[in-house]
Amino acid sequence: MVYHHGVGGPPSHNARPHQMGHHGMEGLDMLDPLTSSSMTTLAPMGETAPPHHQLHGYGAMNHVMNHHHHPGGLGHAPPAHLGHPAAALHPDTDTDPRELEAFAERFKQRRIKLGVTQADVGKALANLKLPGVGALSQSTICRFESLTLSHNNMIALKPILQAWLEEAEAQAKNKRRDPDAPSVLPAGEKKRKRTSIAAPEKRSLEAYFAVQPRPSGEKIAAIAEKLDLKKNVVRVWFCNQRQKQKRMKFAAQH
DNA sequence: ATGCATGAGCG
DNA sequence: GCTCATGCATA
Repeated sequence: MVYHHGVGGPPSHNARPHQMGHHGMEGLDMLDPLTSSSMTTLAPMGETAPPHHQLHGYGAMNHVMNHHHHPGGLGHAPPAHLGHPAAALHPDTDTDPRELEAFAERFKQRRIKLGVTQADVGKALANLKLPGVGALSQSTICRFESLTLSHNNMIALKPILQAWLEEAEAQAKNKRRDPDAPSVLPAGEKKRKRTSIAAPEKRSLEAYFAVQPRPSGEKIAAIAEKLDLKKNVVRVWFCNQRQKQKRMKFAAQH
């Protein structure tokens, strides 16, 4: 495992086309699913993805579309595409959820075999020098392995991690060892403190979410006040909750 | 492994 | 203000 410091790759990000927002109802007064109703613990998870999804990027390229895609995702832009309305073909070996799932598992297994940690992989990615690809965090590697990323995110990361794996295994054969081993922690910066939403409040939020996953700003404010939480905390909580529903694990893909 | 957060990009 | 990709902090 090659350590190295000074990482901190600030890759670029993405964007995505539209969003939909609407829903003609607004129960502004029924703001208490827990106490006034009889729902305490429901199980959300009901995706019906509207027409969206995104594409993009890590760095500078890499585009991934909804479904369909070509092999070899990164480092170049795949040529043309079809615009056929009737081109609903192939279980696409690259976007196929099962293919991704299989790869993720293989990846993890081989990674462990190499004696490399998730964090190591993340940093090592920067050494691959792939165009537009910098380091990634342990979190991301972990999520990739456990499929807790969006389908598109998985597709975009797969070629990158695959490249790393091949490289790592190739070097492992040559029994290479790096003579460098500096690792001085930057030290100094301030730590961010993480808000922790208490269980009762979390249960309330879940209940609200089950009723309205996309509350208006005003509604969020009302909920925030009722639960005695900052409005932004509540807003972010809803955003994260929605994002969770879109992870491969939850998305009804298998 | 996962909770809460940031920031880019877009309407 | 949202979605999405991603990460720090933490359990």
